[in-house]
Amino acid sequence: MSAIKNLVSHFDRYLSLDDNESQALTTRLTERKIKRKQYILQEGDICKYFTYVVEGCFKMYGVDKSGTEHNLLFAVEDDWITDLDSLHKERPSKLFIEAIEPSTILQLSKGDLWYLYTNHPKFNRNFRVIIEDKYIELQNRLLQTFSTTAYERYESFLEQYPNLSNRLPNTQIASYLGITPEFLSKIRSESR
Amino acid sequence: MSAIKNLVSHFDRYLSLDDNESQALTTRLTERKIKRKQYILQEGDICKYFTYVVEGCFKMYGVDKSGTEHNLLFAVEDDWITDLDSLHKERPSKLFIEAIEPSTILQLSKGDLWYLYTNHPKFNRNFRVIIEDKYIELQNRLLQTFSTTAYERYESFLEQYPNLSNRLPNTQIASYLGITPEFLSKIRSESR
DNA sequence: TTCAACCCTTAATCTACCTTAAGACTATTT
DNA sequence: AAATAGTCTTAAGGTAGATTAAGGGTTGAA
Repeated sequence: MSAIKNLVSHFDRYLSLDDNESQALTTRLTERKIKRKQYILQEGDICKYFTYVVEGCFKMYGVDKSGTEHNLLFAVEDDWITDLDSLHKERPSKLFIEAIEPSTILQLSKGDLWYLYTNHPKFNRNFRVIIEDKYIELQNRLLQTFSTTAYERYESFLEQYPNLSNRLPNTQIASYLGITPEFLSKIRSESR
Repeated sequence: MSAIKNLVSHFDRYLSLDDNESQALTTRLTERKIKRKQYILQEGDICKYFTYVVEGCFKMYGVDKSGTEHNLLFAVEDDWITDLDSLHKERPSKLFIEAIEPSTILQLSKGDLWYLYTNHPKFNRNFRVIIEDKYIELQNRLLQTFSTTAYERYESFLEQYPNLSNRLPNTQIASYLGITPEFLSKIRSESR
């Protein structure tokens, strides 16, 4: 199955898996096809999976009191997505994870992940690095949110995700930038 | 040395260290005393250490174009602090880490950390969990920044860090909340 | 014990961004 | 093919929070 091959070679970026480790991994993965607008996590659920995106695109977002969505992050091909808080602490999630495009994913349950961590220590190392990279992304995003204007954040979004800006409706980008679609529209008209 | 004992028992929260592992850890730690306003990392430096705070308090912040500081996080007793981005990618840091109080720390160099990861796999696991917890904190903070008013963020800062609000000047809290000290002052006067 | 360096507060003015609303355009569903 | 739902834009009016400025309080170094 080529989807699974993608994931095994994904780990070549970190410490490559040997046959034994790939075997342990691949027998535990569940492949799923997800439709546009389908959720793989909803507010109130306890998150059960660490998800690898083979193809497609997801958004993870929270909804505030007044019903507005706030996109925390996107995940595209060859990326991981989960609500770590809910997965680890086994408490109801405050977030939604929703497909923006028809997608293919591979999922590891918490139990399987624990099995891999315990019996194949290399996964501890690889997932440590994966999560460190995610942490760095978030930290940069938080700093930017505090220290720049919406206009600058939009510019740097375009640089950082050149594909995404074509694939996403403007409303989703605005929600990621922490502004309204109307204001994004204004920014765009003034930048030309 | 009791400072080091603190750290060894710190790991009891995760997977406790055996004698062999504690030994490997403690021989690699460097203890340092840091004065108020002293930096352990400055913008442009390459971050060399993963730092455990035995006693005292640090802030990690970035400075924007106009010279304003933005506090990303604080670290108090029994907490870790480092710029993961700079430490891992070995590129110049965009951040400062500065002591707010006279402090005692224990530091692990990148090389020592790598030694521990490679030769004592339990450290991979323990630091994975430590970083996961930090990631969760950041994610919640980012969501809050997008979805609540400064007033609500101040209230929840008070709940989350009841000690810190006594130990920190108001200017530092404002910088953490992403507002000016003047506006924090207004919030405080209106909340009574 | 005085001077400098912070720190806190209040208040007036200003601005980045929000809210609401309305019209045109484009997908998706039936 | 029509209907429905989502999307983008523009524009008027509104608000959370910034900026500037000024006065008073506290700390700490010389």
